[in-house]
Amino acid sequence: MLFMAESYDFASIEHKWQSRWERDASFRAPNQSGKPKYYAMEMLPYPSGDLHIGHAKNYSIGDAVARMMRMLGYNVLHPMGWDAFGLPAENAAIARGADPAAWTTENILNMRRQIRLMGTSYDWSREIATCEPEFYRWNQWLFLRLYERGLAYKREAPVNWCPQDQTVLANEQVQDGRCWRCGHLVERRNLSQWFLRITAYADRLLDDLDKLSGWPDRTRTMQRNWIGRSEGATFAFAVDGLDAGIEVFTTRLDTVYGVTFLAVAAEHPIVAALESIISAERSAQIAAFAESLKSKSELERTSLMEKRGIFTGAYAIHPLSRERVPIWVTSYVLADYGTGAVMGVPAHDQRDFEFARKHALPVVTVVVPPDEAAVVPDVSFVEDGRLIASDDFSGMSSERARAEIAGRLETLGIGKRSVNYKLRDWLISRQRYWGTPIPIVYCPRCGEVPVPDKDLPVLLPPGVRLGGEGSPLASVAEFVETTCPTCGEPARRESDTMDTFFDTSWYYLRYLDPHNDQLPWSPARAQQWMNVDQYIGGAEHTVLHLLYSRFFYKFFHDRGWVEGSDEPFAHLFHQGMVLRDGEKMSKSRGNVVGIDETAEKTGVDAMRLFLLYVTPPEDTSDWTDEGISGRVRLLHRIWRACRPFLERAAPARGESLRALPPAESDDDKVLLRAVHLVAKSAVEETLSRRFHYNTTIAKLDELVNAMTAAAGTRPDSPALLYAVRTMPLLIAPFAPHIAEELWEGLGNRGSVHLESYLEPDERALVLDEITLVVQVNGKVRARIRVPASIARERALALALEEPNVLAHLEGKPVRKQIYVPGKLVNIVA
RNA sequence: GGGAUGGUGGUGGAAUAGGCAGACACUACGGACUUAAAAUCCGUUGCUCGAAAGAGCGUCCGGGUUCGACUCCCGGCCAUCCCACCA
Repeated sequence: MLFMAESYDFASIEHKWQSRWERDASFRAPNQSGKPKYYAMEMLPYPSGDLHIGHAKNYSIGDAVARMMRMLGYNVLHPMGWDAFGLPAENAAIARGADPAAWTTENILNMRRQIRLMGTSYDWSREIATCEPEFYRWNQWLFLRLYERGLAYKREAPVNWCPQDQTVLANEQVQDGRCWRCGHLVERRNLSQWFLRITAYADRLLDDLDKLSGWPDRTRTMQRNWIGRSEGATFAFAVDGLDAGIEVFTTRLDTVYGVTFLAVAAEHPIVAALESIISAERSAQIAAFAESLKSKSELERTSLMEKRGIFTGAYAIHPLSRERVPIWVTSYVLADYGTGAVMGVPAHDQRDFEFARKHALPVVTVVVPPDEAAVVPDVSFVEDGRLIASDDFSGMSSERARAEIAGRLETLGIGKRSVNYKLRDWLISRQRYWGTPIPIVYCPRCGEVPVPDKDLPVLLPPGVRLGGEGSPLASVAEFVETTCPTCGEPARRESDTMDTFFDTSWYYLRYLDPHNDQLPWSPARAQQWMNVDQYIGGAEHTVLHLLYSRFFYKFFHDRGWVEGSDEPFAHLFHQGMVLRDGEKMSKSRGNVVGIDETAEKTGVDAMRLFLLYVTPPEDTSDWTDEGISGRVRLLHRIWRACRPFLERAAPARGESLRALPPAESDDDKVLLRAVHLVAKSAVEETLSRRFHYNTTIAKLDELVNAMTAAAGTRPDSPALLYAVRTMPLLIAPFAPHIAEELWEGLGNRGSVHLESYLEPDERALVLDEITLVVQVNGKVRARIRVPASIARERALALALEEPNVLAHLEGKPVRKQIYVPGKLVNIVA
């Protein structure tokens, strides 16, 4: 070594450049620019207290993409904000007797500090927090626009109720029958609640998934399944002795002659209607049965419980065969899917089969396999086949029979083809305080009255007592007691607040125009910046945020507030989780990796490199102390490989830093090629949107290995100095602080992040000489060094001179010769 | 029950229009430097045989296609995730 290299002091370097970027507002995205736009966004965090390493991974990927695209010549919009309303703030406030707003503000301050500590290139001038009136007034404004179009409505319905959190939940927020926040078993309750009519967009949300070629397939499949479109028919059975019918929905109309009972949900209206024709004793039994179901949680009632049921004593008339079939009240039919009643066909539906077995109901086979194979006992035959015992439909295929029978029912006027969705309307009412007040007033005279735009925002009152029964706002007289906007008489405000997923269904538009006090965003800004070119976040939001956002965006598009595509996120990327030594991080385990301690111990450049390097970004990463120390080592090696040479490497006045020097030796060629292999990989991984920077950083390791070797043997080689000069450009997107320090050390003024990336140069990448693999019968027997331009005949001739090749040919005649240019020769004997 | 994804050394991973399996890193071991340690630098590291040259085996298992298969096809096993009486 020529002289002692000063050691790489990451702490002061990182601090220095973070201050510089902040002072210069280096990453502000101008609305006016001659460059093409690129909107890169990571999912905004909930301000829970501390940034965790999962956030860090998300932002490391997003920041690498944003910095790469900036260096590739785009005007990059890269914003950050806070998903600041929600239950944890309220629960924390209850636990400490504090104010949710204060708790949230404190957390935002801390997490903003930590995000800045990561050195991410956000445009902080566009920062938003959803709990601020400047933001949530537009939630209310958008709610009113939805309301005007009949897309927001209130109705009484069976809903998911979490007894722990004392609030209702959307379908999407119930996981395995439990509350997604607290894990408590969810109950069913009949309550009057606000819904958004997302089902009006079900077909478009489904069909347009095909347009989203930039989304992962699994995400699209999950949304497809969640929307759950199924095509079939709805038709009615008459009730014997009563002037009423029971409608059923089925996708298997071909099995209709196999109906041996009707199964209805306990909440079905017909249950009450039947009281007039059945005995009081039975009515009481049915009521008791229904009551026993009501007290069960959804989970107990469905997955965990066997199929229970009770015979009503009443019969229905089969609309085609005219046979009488018993009507049963059951536990396994869902009240809010289809019609709340199903035709029981035990021979061809496994659930009906189990129920029929238990209650000794007949099983009538009407569809048989086409190959006449024996029907397996104890299992229903659920495939399509050929119909038997089905009047004049006998002999038809299932597919044809479905069409023919639907036609018959339509002719008879007792049924029609229909479509059902698993997707339900989105329940947005929350009986909690820390959210956007729903801007509705109830007037005794005028009824439900929307708050006029000029009265927005409806402010959340401060100092509300939390933790009692019912909705906290309901007990705040100054809030609830108001006057009717229409008639001026005393009236009551709605005391429910909105699901926070309302906020995040459109927040990406607010970044475009964060200070607009006339509109949530101006259409001109939307036209300029939308769509989001690259969205990066966790996969857990697939059927929540990502579905709701699509719904909102289609609504905005229909209203003409956004133009072009009616999908908000053109490309979506899900990063994988981060574990610690193979386990989930948690406070109780005491294995949480903190951002502050990591910044102090290893520096954030090392952390970023580690998170990008340890696995492909979509995979689960495992944080280990050994792993991170490997990346610390890399940064030290880069420092030592560059620092002593910076002065000599600095380009002379008027000389281009990027000019490729001539290679004086094979070692030089290796070095120049190593530089451009990094550049090539970085560019390709970015533009292909694979973001497998783990392979890019592996090539960086190789480059540094080559530089270290060269520094020992040829410290004055132009190739080495070129590698030193270009190093800051290469690493800028991945280790932005050390990149700036080296860039400055080369005598450059201005930020390396505003430079263009090193363009991969074919002249450096191309090889003069290659290693050709020689196989005999598909097995490698020799390797020969040959000119890259070698002709086929010459390559084959050289291969046949190799002693080991000749040995394995054993003098046998050559039957075939394969030549793959640049790769291999295979001699088949 | 339905759907999706995946299975490569001691470990994370690399390799895709079918063409050198194991890049790069971690761990481990050995060497140099040091009074010593740390750090650093150099080397070895899929398994078996061999002093070496080299040989055999090897990408979950069993078949198939091919001059050639981690990669494509058929059958099976295992793992993870999501959804789930959705009629």
